[in-house]
Amino acid sequence: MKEGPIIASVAALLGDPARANILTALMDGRALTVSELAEAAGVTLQTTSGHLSKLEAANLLSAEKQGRHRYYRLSGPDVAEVLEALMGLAQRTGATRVRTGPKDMALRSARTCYDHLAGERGVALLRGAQRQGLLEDGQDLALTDKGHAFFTAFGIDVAALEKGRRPVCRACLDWSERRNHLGGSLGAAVLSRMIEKQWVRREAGRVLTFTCEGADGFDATFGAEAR
Amino acid sequence: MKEGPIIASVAALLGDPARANILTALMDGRALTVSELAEAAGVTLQTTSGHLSKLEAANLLSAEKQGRHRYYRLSGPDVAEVLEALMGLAQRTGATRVRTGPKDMALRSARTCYDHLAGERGVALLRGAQRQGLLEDGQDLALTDKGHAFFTAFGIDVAALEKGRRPVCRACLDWSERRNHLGGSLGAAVLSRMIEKQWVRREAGRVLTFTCEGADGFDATFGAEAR
DNA sequence: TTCATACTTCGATCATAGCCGAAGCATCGG
DNA sequence: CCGATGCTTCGGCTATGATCGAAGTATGAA
Repeated sequence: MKEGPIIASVAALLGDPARANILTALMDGRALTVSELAEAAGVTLQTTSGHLSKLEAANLLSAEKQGRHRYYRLSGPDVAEVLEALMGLAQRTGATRVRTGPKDMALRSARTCYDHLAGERGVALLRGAQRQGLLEDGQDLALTDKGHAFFTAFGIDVAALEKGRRPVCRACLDWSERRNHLGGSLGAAVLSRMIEKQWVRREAGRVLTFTCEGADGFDATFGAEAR
Repeated sequence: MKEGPIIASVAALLGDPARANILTALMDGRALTVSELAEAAGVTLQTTSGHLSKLEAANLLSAEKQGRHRYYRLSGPDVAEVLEALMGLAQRTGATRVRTGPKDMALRSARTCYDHLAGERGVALLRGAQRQGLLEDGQDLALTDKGHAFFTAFGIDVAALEKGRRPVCRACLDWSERRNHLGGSLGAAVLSRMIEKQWVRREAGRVLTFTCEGADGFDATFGAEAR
């Protein structure tokens, strides 16, 4: 960020992939914690903290402390509008994602998002479940009777989940795929069941790797898609 | 530009000072040559050429060849709109210019803009002249009777300038100061007279350095401002 | 108090890309 | 044909800043 017209410094802030992820994650106006944003950005907590400081210093974000959490939100609707405008321009000009970081590739395939499955596998899971009529998405995502039976058979105590305060099904926007994946207590339960079944194991960071049997089982259960 | 949401790559393009200068220079919709844009951006021709290639590849600019010139223009009004939106946001959030490149410092102080004086000195020249009633700016910038006499006394054949096709006075937006400086044939004449008087000499590139006497003479003639 | 969580700061590493000098094309004028 | 002008390409230098590990600070819970 050297000398230049006033737009350069702002645009440079939006131009970093990690920061862009942070900002798009906040576009709905909600406030998120640093950890959540780190998750969304795909970088560590320290890095995220640094980015957030810059964005706050530039008045693009405003922060609010609550207990030991720090909530960040967009500093105003105009920020979201500019992001929208940029998205439109990017679309029209055919901007495409370029190059992939070495570490990101594993992350894109499968990773944890809080406590549930995200990445290509996460998106496939939700799509498969919807295609099989296990979930229906009206206003919110909801479990069908068929789905109730299905996940119970999968080894999940669905009835217990439904008693909890946490929503059972949540559609969660996947930052690498830009499509929804399955969150909520059901999403969390599915992931821990998959780990129990040794379909998948946690690696360093948030990376998840599927075993051979796991990949087969996953495809058989949630439908391998021809794509 | 690694992996990331689509806005990141576009924003990164806008985030470089040189490119931002190029884009803002094109915001009025006109088409400019590579050399003119290099001037506006404050970097060399080669560097500009590289930037323009990137901007064209990203479909933000479109190029047109005409003889040995290459004219670049914004690829559409939506680009200008996004730039406008960014300017608005930058304004609201109080973006301020940060840090200065090593070479840019000399450029900011005084440099040539085509054939006239630009940078801090250029802006000071125009302001001084206006304050002393040498120029008046209605619709266009115009020389007053007092100014006519003044610049003639300064050693410029003002009458000859007025016969030429080129406008005598032109307000030219200074990219580093973002205020107007004096262009036109009068601006060119003032600079060459100042070189004749050995107030200033050309360095490599577009840098101009004032001699000690030159700086004193300049301040005495056009008014050292307390700032 | 002690431990755990949430976050920040520091320090070092490393890749990116902006920049320029030099040399190479292309076009125009003579 | 030559030289001049406008622009592009190449290669190397350098600075910036994104990133992460490790250590430090706040807050809450036990």
